[in-house]
Amino acid sequence: MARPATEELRRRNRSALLDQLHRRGPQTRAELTEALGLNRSTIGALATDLSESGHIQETTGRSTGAAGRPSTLVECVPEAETVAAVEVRADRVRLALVGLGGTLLARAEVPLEPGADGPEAAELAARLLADTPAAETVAAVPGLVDAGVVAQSTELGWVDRDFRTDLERATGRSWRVADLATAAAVGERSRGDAHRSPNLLYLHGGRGVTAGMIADGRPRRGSSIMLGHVVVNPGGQKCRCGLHGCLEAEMGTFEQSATIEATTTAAWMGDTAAREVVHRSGGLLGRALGSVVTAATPDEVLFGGWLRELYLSSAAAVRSSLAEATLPQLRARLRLRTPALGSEGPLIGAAETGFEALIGEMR
Amino acid sequence: MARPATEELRRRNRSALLDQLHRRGPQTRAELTEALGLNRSTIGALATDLSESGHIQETTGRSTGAAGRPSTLVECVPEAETVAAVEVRADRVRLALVGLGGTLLARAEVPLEPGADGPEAAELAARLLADTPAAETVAAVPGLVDAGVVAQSTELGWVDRDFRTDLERATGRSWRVADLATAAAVGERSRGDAHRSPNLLYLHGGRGVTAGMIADGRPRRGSSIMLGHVVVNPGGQKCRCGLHGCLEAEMGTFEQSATIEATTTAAWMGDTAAREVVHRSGGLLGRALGSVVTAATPDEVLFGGWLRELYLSSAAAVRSSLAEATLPQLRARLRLRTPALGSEGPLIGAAETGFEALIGEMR
DNA sequence: CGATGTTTGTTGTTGTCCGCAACATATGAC
DNA sequence: GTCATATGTTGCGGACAACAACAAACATCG
Repeated sequence: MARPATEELRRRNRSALLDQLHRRGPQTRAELTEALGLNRSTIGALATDLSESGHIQETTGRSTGAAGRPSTLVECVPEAETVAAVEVRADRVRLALVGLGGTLLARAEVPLEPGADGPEAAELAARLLADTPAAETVAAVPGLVDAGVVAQSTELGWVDRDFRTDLERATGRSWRVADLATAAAVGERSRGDAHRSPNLLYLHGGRGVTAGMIADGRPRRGSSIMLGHVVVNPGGQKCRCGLHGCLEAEMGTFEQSATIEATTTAAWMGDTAAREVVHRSGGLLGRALGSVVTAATPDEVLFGGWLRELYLSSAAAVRSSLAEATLPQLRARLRLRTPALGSEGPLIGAAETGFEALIGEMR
Repeated sequence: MARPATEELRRRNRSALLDQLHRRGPQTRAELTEALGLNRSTIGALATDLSESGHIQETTGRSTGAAGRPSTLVECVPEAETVAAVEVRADRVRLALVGLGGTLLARAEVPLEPGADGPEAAELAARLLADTPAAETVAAVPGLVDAGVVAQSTELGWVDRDFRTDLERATGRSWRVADLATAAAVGERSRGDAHRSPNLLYLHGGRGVTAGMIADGRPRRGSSIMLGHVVVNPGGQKCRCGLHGCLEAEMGTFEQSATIEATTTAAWMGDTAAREVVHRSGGLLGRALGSVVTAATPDEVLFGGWLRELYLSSAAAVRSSLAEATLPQLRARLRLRTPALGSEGPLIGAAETGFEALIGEMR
């Protein structure tokens, strides 16, 4: 340890203060004192530090109506630190530039031609990024991601693609690569309404079906859950992944329907065939989910992407087939819901992942 | 924070030092200085502290053959802190008293009558514990455990049993209740030869089949994996849990065979019927494992309990059915092995869980 | 066998940090 | 306008880890 350990302590506290502000939003010094368990004077010193470094801004004297001297309000300066999040999907690449405190500073989107490979996608990301001054850059990719390598992505058709290297070559800067579903789970937990669940499973329906898990309050690093390739019908339909009876293969009829919305809408309107397709797909989803719930024991399951539409149209089928595949004790505490952030979840979560690293590196 | 933060720092370092010694065994002061990244003088001060409190012992002057003054060897004093680990199984209750550094100080075992309930098992644990001076007491129970409550245990036949309360009533002291398979995973990682796997899945075959997971280097708190109740054959055999086609139900023929050893031995000897049973069971196990591997993405899988025998007799069947149920990218990095600690894993791991808490509380 | 070099433990000093208490400041209540 | 209350500010003290200088213990070499 090159630095004296006592300075390390200061850095930790400074980072904890910034983290608190970033995650919980503007707070008074009194609230910060309570939250961090430090002394008033210590909070004061830390605030002075962060104010001088431009990370926070203090607005004095907002009267609350209670007795006593009003406490100073402290808030993040969004521009002080920014993270660029990039979402790579089958048909588009999106970018969000997010400032400290979670403020959205800019967005951009370009179409991606189907079947694009890693370098092509990275090139688009580089174009979107241009010269935005982001301290961290994070990419969210649907599929099995491990240490920057996209081991398998049904949606993008990539196998063992070292996408981090592609990005770093295209942009000349350092990247983090996260699984889209895990990123979305992080987003829902940090900026959505899933604060309370320490064990959160986010299901993502895109061109493939994946899932991301937050276990014991922290995202599973390394790799995501290939929900689409859970075998729901041993010896069934041959899947493009090579296995037989995968969820994706068995749901094929649903996925191939003109559009998901059209099918679910038709089902709502009473179209018997559509209703049948939706019901069957919901049942298959429930079965696959059953295996994952048994293995990962979440408290809460969010249906993202087009799984949201499917779930809303076939909740009963999902629940009943889930009931046939998981123990009642596991189901008892399970909440099935739809995400609060909609299609913004992955970008928001990816940015949050960047901020976590950024603030963590300060200490 | 009642304590001054600077004393907190000292406590952290003291705890880190003790943790290092507990986990890595006796080390010289020079090695500790390197490992903890602190100054020689700081290590000296910490060692003095811990020596005076009786936690460590220093043996001076062991010559290593290298130049320079030989470094003082530091080692834990086993009796300084002890943890009692209790393993509750269908037919017995076992206890191990483990000292700091992992030294086994005492063992005991009593038979448990089949069908015993929580209070009865707790009473036996209390008798075994007697007046052993353990700072922490941890129970390992096969099944789905959450916050001291055994939500479901096929082996013990318990459902939503508040076993922690049973134990605390019987012994008048505080208990931790861990899932047996998770405890075993912890044991294999800390005292076995699975140091390198940050994502470890331990499969336990007892009267039921469960699994425990270490994800990103830390045990999944809360609950374990009910591997025996993964549905491997939708609409198949009715299981005692109420579901249909669970692994346990489908493997029934194997489990009910006079003894597992007899069947696997017969299979080795060439008994065609036995070979058939073993092969089929291995295939079912592989299929269930496939779902869990997809959802939990381990690097390493250990076959514990009688699954060890099954795996050793049917590795090909397990691997081939696993290959039909998981993506090649997931299988590529997967190592299938048998545990190094044998049937001691759960007790050792439970004790280790206690020590983790004990050392963690010091800071 | 003694001189030298090397590694490690020990001791006194220094810089930093946090908590505490006293004081200053800003508000509401009467 | 005065008092009570809550909060920011300042100076002081206690604690800690790093640092440097010194002492101790060993190997090597002539």
